[in-house]
Amino acid sequence: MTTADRRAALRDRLIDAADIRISRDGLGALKARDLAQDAGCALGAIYNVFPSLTDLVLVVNARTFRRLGAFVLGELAGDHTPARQMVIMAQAYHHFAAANRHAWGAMFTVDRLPGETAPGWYRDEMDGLFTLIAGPLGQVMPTLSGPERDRMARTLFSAVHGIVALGLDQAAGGVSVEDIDPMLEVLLSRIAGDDAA
Amino acid sequence: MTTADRRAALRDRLIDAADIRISRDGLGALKARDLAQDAGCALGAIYNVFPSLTDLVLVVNARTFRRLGAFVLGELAGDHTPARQMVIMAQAYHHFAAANRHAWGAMFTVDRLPGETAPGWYRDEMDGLFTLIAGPLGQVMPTLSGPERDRMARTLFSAVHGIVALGLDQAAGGVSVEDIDPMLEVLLSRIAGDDAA
DNA sequence: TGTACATCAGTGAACGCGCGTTCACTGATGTAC
DNA sequence: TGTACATCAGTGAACGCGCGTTCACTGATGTAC
Repeated sequence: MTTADRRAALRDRLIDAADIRISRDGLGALKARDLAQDAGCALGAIYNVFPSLTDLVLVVNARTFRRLGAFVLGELAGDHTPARQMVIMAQAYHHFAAANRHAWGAMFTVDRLPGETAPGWYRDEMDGLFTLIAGPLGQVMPTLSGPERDRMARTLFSAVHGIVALGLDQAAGGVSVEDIDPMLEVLLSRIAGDDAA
Repeated sequence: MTTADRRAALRDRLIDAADIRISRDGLGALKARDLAQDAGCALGAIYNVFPSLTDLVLVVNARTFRRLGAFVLGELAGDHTPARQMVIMAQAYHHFAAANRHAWGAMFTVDRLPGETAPGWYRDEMDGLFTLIAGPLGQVMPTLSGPERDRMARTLFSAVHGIVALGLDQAAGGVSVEDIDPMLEVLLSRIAGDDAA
């Protein structure tokens, strides 16, 4: 096994270990020493592979984001009306967030320093999600112009995100988790104009 | 000036100082030493008045929440259709958040330890906001039962919150701040069924 | 294939720093008589 | 009103701790000849 291989293997083990710890205990509980122990390396070895813990976290977040995208896409399989597709996507987002509470939360807990901007992949993945929404949205609201449709996609994503975020936190007070799916259903059915609700 | 008066005065100065610093630099930038200097007291004096910095922050948050409520209520003044009222409330929420970015953000950055629940006033203020929404909502959707209407109010609040939060953060990528008001308008008009949009 | 040397992954003790909170001390305020 | 004592607000230096990151060192791996 060559040096580069070992290095790559360590990198993978570190990412896995960080992923597991973030998923289980949350981003705030991620410590360099635990990580080194989990990955079976010395504390300092982490810094041979990643410039800082933050960079490692970004890699984990990118992975979570891809998982999210794949999951939502998977749930969409099958034949559905556009309006139904939108409800499915929203609920898939919810279910993913609920099942991956901490990893999902970590994506929105980027501790950007004032000047810094989000990494490029973040932007790209987000655009991917928006495109996914724009599809059925365009069918439901055929009169929208391209930019209008994109803006609407963003609006809906933000709205769904808000409902899921405040719902999973008990911050909104008194919302029980079982309420979230119906809430999403009602909102999107009203918007998408599918009067099945 | 009696001892109790001095104590009360210091308490007020500390709250004011914390409010100013949080509003200007954000919750993360609030340091005990700065606070003592601003309030013109010794570092230790803070702990004669508040058990911990966290308790002080909660007081500031409560104040911010009341300000928010008063602002939204103020914007509602005048004669408007229920659907219009809902748009006004949402945009008022946005404008308050934009004008008080850090103080507003601090309310949602409660660093609750795992077991702890949000303080009582938080719940109460939230309920107040929901009630405010439930009014016009009941008129717009008269067929909703009481609990259904309350749930809908929560849903709409969460949705608006999400749009504002992701909009003010540049996280959602490419949303410009001027887009937020129209986004809210479109969403709520569609929901409230006021076909003015 | 063997030897000498260079590189760099690997190590973990130690550094550094930020910062909330405490604590022993002081002096002003308030009370008792 | 005056004196003696007690209380407790006020003080800020020092504590403590968590934790990311560095750094001087070692030894294995890879290269040159």
